Amino acid sequence: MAQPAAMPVGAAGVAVRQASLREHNLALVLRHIATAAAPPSRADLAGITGLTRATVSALVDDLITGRLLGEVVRTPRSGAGRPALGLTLAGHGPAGLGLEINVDYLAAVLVDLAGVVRHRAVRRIDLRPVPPAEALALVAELITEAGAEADRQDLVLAGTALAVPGLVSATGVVRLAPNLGWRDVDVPALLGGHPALRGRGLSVDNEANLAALGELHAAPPGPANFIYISGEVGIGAGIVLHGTLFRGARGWSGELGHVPVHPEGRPCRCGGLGCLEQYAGQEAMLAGAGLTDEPTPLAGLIEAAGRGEPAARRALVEAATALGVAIAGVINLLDVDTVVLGGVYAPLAGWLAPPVEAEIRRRVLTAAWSPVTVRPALLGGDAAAVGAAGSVVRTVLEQPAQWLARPVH
Amino acid sequence: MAQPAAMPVGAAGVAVRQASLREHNLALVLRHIATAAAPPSRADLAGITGLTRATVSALVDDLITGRLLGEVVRTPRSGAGRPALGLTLAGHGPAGLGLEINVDYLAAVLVDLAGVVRHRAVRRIDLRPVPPAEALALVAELITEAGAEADRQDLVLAGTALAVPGLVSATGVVRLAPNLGWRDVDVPALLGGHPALRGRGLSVDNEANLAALGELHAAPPGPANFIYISGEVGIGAGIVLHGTLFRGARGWSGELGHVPVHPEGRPCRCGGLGCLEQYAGQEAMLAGAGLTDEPTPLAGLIEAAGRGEPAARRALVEAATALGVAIAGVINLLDVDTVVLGGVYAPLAGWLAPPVEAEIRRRVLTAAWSPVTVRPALLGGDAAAVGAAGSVVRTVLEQPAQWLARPVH
DNA sequence: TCGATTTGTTTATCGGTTGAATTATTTGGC
DNA sequence: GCCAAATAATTCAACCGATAAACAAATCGA
Repeated sequence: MAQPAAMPVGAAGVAVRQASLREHNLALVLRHIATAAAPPSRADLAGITGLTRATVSALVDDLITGRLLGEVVRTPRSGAGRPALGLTLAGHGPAGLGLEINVDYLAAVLVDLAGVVRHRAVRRIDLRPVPPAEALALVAELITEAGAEADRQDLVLAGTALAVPGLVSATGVVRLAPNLGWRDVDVPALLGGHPALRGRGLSVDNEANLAALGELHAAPPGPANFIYISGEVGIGAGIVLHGTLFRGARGWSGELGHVPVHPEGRPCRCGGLGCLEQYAGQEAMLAGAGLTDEPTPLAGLIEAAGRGEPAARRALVEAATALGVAIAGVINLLDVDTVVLGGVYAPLAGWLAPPVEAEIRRRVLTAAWSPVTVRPALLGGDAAAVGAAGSVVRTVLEQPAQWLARPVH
Repeated sequence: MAQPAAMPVGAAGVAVRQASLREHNLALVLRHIATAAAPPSRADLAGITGLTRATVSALVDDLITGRLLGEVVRTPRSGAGRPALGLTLAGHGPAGLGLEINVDYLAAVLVDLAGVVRHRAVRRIDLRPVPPAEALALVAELITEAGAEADRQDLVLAGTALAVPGLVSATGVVRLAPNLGWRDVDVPALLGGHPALRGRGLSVDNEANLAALGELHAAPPGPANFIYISGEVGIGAGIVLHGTLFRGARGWSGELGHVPVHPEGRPCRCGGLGCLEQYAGQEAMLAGAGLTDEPTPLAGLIEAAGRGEPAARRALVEAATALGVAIAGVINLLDVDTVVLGGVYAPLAGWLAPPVEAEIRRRVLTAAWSPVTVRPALLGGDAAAVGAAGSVVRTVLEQPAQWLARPVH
């Protein structure tokens, strides 16, 4: 279940018939409406896509009757002629439910087709001592609540995705979530039968991957190429290449935390030596700043850095330098043009970004003529939940024909 | 020109009309014939693709009249019924010309649709003291020769690709080829007008990228995910994900040689510190083994390692360990399942692979349940030239409609 | 109020695929 | 040696989606 929305319509290996043609063009029209700055008219779409106005009309009619689109009057009219009706994504149609389980909180968000967050719930709770089944029972409560909220707002639940800080197999089994203490937890089996899910299944994915998707949603449309770095207790990375999430050959990509930065350096929990996590992980930063005993150590670190505390500043530079070394390796290999600092790195980006950029300049061969941007994440703490919900919405937008033809319950 | 054959037919963003439908299905049928173990019949193809026999027949007819396919009788017949005619890629149709400029040789190969090398030429020459224009004049001779050979064998030149050990821009300009001493050489401008190219243009690409494509061709068909490591004077990498070459956001991917392995280690020509190239590059290996003064140092290294010379063995283990550290980082990030040792690493793979594998086992989180294979390259010295020719052939196979509709000279 | 203009729909046509019927070519049984 | 069964490939009417051009609808400006 960790592979939603990968193949475009008409992808290699599949025979194409007239029906596929329709599917593709439905998706094409819908995508243009979704990414347009202002609600386009049928005529606009015909101009942009190269399809005839007649064809666009037919496609739009299907999408309107399927409750994916709505019509609006465009108030400031320009020039003569019959006024155009603007087309927008329906605010009362399908919505995606995004869930997140993390070390110290649970989150649920409902996102509609337009990407608007229609419902948001967060439970702060330390989940480390909680066994998986109990944690999932708490998630089930969030699902029930979100399902009721969807009904109240006239939204139809199109699907659900769950973000977990760990390695997730293609079938949704959490193979390993070290910081939660989970191992081989079959989440879809335990939670997929929840009545509020309407039998639409539950996809489970890595937290960094889904946060990267959230970032992709939040960023202006275009062929994005970036690496989203999720600094939590561990360090994960979501890699977006050519506007799509890259999951690796077998779904295990993005383990940035265990990229070696000092091959003979500090031993890591994973059995390796000198993994990035040991130098730039949350614990390493706090230890370096001498803040391990604080009640809210992260807030303490931000405050200390703001005060100019030398130990804090030094710890951040050290962490950022290690991060920069690893990222330089990534860029030499993948040539992404943007590095997004997420998770705990986001509020620290002001101090982390300069040393990271310095390492990139030093170590990336092509940096001289292909600049790399380092910036904090656009979304906040529940980025992964928003990204999870967005991933559901994205499948609807990318495969509208499937949604229109869905079995109605 | 460094981006051939990226978009599948019906890719996102393009309106689809009936003609695109045909294009897609032509490619679909052709691909199945190309990857089949034995020549399939029209009926076989109908069964595999899901298209009707009528449709397949129509498509095949187009491909046969366009000289892309041929019919053969399948000798061992099974059971009753009208015997099926096998379909194979034409051996007299389009062919790709692959060229390679490297530090100490030039190479040219002609590859037909079936992937058979129909012509091969190599000139051993030290190109370091030769200015770019003269080197390209030598290449022009190879092109003339190959063009004549194509005519003699009733092959139609479909296109030409050139492999260069350096960074190539999207327009084919060699931005930097340190070991050749080239900088900003506009190869298509200097060579693209050659009459034997038949006005079909010349694409230029990095040597490691094209060698990886060659490896992809040589390997059994399937969704390949590997990193091809090209150890020459520098260290390049061609990354194949889901069966397609990944070139990075802007075409500068694969600079494995400058991934940091010892952040505060030896200074590198690139200005960085502790780049892989300084530990696992050809020069580092030879220096470590004390063989820099030999006339044929590489052969000397292989021989010394075979003899069990301690210095040579030690140098290889050191190089392989550094390589393994960098590769472990790559796998943690990209989760490729195979590492192909190419270039000078290929003949040394017997000694290099075990330490590389050891580092992977130590440092890759998922290695325990997702094994990684390390193996020598299947192709020999002219892998990049074969891959270059193959990349041309691949564009024809992936976009047969374009080939059929080509302007005939 | 009327012409100009632009939007959106209608209608005949075209192109490509489908499915059933037809033709073609072999094997195997009698 | 002939005929039925079996399998391959082609033919042809029908269908479906896109197209192009004509047409209807709605507004602006003179």
